Amino acid sequence: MKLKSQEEIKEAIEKSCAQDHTQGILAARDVMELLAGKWKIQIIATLSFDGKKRFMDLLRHVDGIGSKMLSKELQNLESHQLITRTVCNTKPITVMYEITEYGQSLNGLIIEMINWGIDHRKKIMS
Amino acid sequence: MKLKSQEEIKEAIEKSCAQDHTQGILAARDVMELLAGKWKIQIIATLSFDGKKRFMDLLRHVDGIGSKMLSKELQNLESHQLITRTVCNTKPITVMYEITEYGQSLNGLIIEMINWGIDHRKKIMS
DNA sequence: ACTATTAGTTTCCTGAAGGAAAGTAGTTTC
DNA sequence: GAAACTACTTTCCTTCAGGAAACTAATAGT
Repeated sequence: MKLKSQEEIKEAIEKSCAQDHTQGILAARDVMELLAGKWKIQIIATLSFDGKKRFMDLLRHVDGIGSKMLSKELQNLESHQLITRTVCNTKPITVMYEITEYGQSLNGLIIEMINWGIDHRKKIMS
Repeated sequence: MKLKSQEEIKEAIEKSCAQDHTQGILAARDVMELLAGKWKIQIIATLSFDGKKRFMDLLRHVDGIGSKMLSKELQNLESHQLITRTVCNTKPITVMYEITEYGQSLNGLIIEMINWGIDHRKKIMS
């Protein structure tokens, strides 16, 4: 195989990136779909940065959420393997929700989101 | 003011981060609200990575969108200063949509989203 | 017995998101 | 004068997200 010059490599990369836009946009769309709605990011961020929590803890912590939405969203997040649900053998029974390792892999994204959001707030205020 | 040890600084940071969770989550929530829906990310990513486009270009490029949604979303993005709308003096008139510098500041976030999304697709496939 | 707490589920409701198709309006080409 | 292209807007419709409140079921304390 012939060695390529820097220029050729650069071109190839640009070309593949150009072709890849569609795939990239599809991927971004998937993510938005996965995290869509008012609550998922808030729940994930809470579990990720505040640590594991019980149902009632989340109900109090996630500002404004009701039990129906919370339970529905938790099921959804669990089905995507972003969190785990563990029934604890206490009386009355409690249920622990914890972020998975896979869920933690969203941290970079969430932090970008938070940083941009904070700057955005500053911009709007001024 | 007394100099602080590394340990003290570390503690202080952790503490301030703990307090800041609420603000951070609010910021993340703002971002999700700003980018909510099926189309905004796709439009922004297209304009950001593919360059400026006319209405009809976007209609063809953003897979599946209709003219009503496109025009609505473009207005929304313009109102948040993420894109600009420029009427060109051609016949028939054409309208150019272009990402703003501020809109470009979302690139980091979008790239994180794309990368995570691509990995996610791989995970789901396997 | 009565109340409280846990973790939900169920029902009923409203408003917003989004799609399909047709319409508007100006200009240009055949 | 008809058709086509530009950039939309309008209407009508369906579906879904999400909220409020009541309800279930098990257990524990008083």
